[in-house]
Amino acid sequence: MLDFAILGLLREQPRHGYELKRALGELGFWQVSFGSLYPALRRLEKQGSIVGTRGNGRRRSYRLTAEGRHALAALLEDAADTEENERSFQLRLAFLGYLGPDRRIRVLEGRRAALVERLRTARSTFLGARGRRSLDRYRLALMERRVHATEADIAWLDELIAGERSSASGT
Amino acid sequence: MLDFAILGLLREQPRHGYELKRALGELGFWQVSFGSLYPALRRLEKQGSIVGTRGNGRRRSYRLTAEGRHALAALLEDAADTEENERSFQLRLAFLGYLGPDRRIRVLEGRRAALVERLRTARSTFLGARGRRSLDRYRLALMERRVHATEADIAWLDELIAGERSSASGT
DNA sequence: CATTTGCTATATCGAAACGATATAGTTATA
DNA sequence: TATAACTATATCGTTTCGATATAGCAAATG
Repeated sequence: MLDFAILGLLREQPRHGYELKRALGELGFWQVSFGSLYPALRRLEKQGSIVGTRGNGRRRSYRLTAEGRHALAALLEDAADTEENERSFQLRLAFLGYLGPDRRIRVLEGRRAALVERLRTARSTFLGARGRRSLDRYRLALMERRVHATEADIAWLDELIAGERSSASGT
Repeated sequence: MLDFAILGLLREQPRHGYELKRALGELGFWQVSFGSLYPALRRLEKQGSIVGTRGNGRRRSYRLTAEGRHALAALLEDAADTEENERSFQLRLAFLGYLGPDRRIRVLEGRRAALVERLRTARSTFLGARGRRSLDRYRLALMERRVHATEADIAWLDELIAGERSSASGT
């Protein structure tokens, strides 16, 4: 998860820890803590995926190694968790450009299928037997929101998929 | 976080671990793992917030103690993390009925303010200097989605707040 | 000019949470 | 009666979190 994020961000350019934290924050879905980040950087360095070089100042600037590029490619390939987990999917989407055009649609459609399934179960607990009776006002509101948000996400994914198809036929 | 969820769910009725996991999943925003849940139950039991009794079968049914009710009340009071963290807020909302009517609006408005702020920063990175240039297609899509989702959430909160006000004046 | 304040940057600690896996009882199915 | 599927608890190693410490550097304040 975090490893994937770090490798993905370092693919574009070398960065130091603090900068990685900011970049992750700006991508919008994660305020990673230093207690996760710095150990992760050392972990990845020990694995040989990245190397950190200390310039004149205190800052250790990390860059991706050839080995790291391979590790990233491998992570990009298996989309296992992507479908269920919000953060995983968003992260994957942020790096979707690194994946082959053919693979991209599969990722998007896998996610779409997961959302459709979620919508189904959300609707059934929302409308279902226990639903309206056992849920209080606030939980009902939560369920309702969940249904609407999921619908919106599916529509959004449909746009992305359509765009993907048209750009695929365009080339 | 998890402690809060467990105490909140046990306030209604005694449940065993597996059932708690399912209930949390059905609330919709969290598939808690056993590796978190069972240690948490033992933790809370040691604290004296819950007691687990083993019936005839293997199942250990947990119920809230008087001490646990106090602990829950305390957690309900301070809404510290609620504003930033998605999951925290949703959890709090699920248990908002346990809070006094006056407090409820404050929770909702605190969240609303946090979302407005998020919207502001999201828009600025989205439209801003680096924005359209440095972001690729997929990251732009993510940002755009983020903006829309946040707007929808604010509108949703406004409804909740309005409902809260009218029910407050109603009584 | 000295000092204080705030931001950048790395690091570490203990606790919490995760994901995977093991085990075994219970119920349904063939 | 075997076996498959589900219920239920437990634990292990790893990852992540939140808090806190430390210190360099820049700007501002007096």
